[in-house]
Amino acid sequence: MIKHEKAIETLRHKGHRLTPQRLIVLSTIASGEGASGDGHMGVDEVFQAAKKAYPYMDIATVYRTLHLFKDLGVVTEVAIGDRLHFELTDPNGHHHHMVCRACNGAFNLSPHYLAEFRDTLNKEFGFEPDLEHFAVSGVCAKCQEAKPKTIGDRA
Amino acid sequence: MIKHEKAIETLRHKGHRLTPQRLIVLSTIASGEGASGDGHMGVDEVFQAAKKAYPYMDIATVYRTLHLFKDLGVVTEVAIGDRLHFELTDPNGHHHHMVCRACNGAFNLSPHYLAEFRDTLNKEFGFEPDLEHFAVSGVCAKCQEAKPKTIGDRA
DNA sequence: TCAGTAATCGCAAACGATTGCAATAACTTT
DNA sequence: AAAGTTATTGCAATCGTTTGCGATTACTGA
Repeated sequence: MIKHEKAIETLRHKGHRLTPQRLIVLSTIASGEGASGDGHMGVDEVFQAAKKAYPYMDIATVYRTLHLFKDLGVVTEVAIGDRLHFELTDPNGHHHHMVCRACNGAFNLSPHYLAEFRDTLNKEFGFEPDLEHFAVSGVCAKCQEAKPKTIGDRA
Repeated sequence: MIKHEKAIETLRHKGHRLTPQRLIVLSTIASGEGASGDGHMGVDEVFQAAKKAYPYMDIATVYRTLHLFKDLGVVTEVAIGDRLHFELTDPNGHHHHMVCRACNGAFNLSPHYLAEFRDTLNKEFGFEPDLEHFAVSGVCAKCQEAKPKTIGDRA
């Protein structure tokens, strides 16, 4: 239960308090793969799981904790559809996501695919894009096969 | 007031009804530059302006109308920060947006800057990204000058 | 070890956005 | 022109998320 030493140390080092709620949210995210099996969990998934460990857990606390973890870089926020999901920040470096709007699957995308795009915006416009936690919506290969011609599902 | 013939024709052609509420929202978006002066308006801006023309206007109707227009391609949705904004779809072809998170300014971005990215995702992963209405957050050139070293504003 | 302090919590209210539903009104058909 | 049909509206309830606030509790320093 008391793992994630690094995350905990980060908390203390920045002057944040170590509360049971925070530890529970942390270990929930760390252990849970979520319904999607993609390593990220929806907020309500985190909430329900955390409430089992600590019945007084409040949804507002979950949100506040997740945002704190996100600001500390412990956790990464991914927008799946219009819902927020969270996963432990990848220690092997950031990755981005391709999110399929048909199956809601999330696929990792190496940062190098975006490096060129960032450079272009920088050079052409002097614009520095936020691409740390980039997620692009679309349709994955499998779902394109599944219904090759059916375009009109969002009519 | 009865302009935007094309949009109106699109509505009728697809079997949607021509209601005063829809006409008002349409002409509000068309005429209004919004507080930002960037050609796009926040939902509440649209609502407030429309309510002046038609006091019974309901916020739910505004949302439904905007979504309808969006699906019809009449209007383009842009996420400014975490709020939805809308603008008349650019007749000269789609463009994307760079949104500055410091000044909330929106800058147009030609689609060709994304063409390569789309091709890459297609070829490497078979992933077809939704890039029709792409908006990337970041910091514009002007705001980078304004505070060159002050990184720690999101601590 | 215990009191002082300030961060954090739980609760409830509020936010922007969406949805269910009965009443209304735009269109069709005659 | 009048009646029928059905999309659309206004309202209210609801959703996911955020925020204000008084009560609690983790930490500090004695």
